[in-house]
Amino acid sequence: MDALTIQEAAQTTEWSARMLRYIEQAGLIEPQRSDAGYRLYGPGELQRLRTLRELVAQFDVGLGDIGFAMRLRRDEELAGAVDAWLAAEPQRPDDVPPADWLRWEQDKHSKLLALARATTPATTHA
Amino acid sequence: MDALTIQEAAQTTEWSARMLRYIEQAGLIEPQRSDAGYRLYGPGELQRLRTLRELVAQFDVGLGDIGFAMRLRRDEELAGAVDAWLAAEPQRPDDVPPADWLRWEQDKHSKLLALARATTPATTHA
DNA sequence: GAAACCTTGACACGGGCGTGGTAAGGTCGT
DNA sequence: ACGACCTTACCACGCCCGTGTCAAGGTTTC
Repeated sequence: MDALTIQEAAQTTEWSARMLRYIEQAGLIEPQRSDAGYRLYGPGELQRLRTLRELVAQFDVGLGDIGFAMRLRRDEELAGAVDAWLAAEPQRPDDVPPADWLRWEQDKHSKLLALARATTPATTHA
Repeated sequence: MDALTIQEAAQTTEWSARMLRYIEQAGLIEPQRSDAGYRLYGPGELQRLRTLRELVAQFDVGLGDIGFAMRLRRDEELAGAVDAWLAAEPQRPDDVPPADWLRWEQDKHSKLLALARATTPATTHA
């Protein structure tokens, strides 16, 4: 059985044990618990932790941001509201026939979808 | 010409002038400027400001969160990365054949898309 | 040209984030 | 049964967020 305790997990993921607890509290990664309540990090969690590290470092985003993204993906109502707001008027408010941004938005989404479908390298684009 | 100065805009949107500047600084709403550099809020901005207020209040999100969402929609690389991370293992890491979450993800996205398409109600909802 | 408004820049403050540390108390291994 | 590890809870610290306020200086308006 390959489940590491918090300290071991900390070492192999480059996070501190403290941070691991914090990350859990932020709802980002919640490891299973042993009967006695010990956190048990499986290979999946470990990988995710490493990826998270990179994600956060590379794009300079906060854990809170990731948490928000998670919330966005869970709460569709929120996602819809935010999306609608963002889609509203990126440039000129008055010179965009209020029927166009919808198309534009869908466009965005399909792009994202395409990206997700090809979850391969991502990148290639900047 | 229906462009309000910051103070007027503040009154009709229920934000303080201070906040209007802050919101601009956060990149959320950047009004045009007069020759002398005065901020000029058009009807579009005003509406957006009101909507923003509701959005923030109703869902209890921070301006920073909205900013992040904006960033997500602009930076596809980031969006892809975050999305991939989030899609990874919401429940069990080990009992999900690493080919399923992709379908699940697309599902999520299409739902979102549908929601966006029907961008009707927006406000008044909860 | 004075009053009323605008601009940027700064100080301030309570609260949250990202961290570390430490204390009080269980659990595990030998 | 002792040490090494775990758990939660709390204090602390520096920094950013959301806000207000004030200062110093331009604009607009009358």
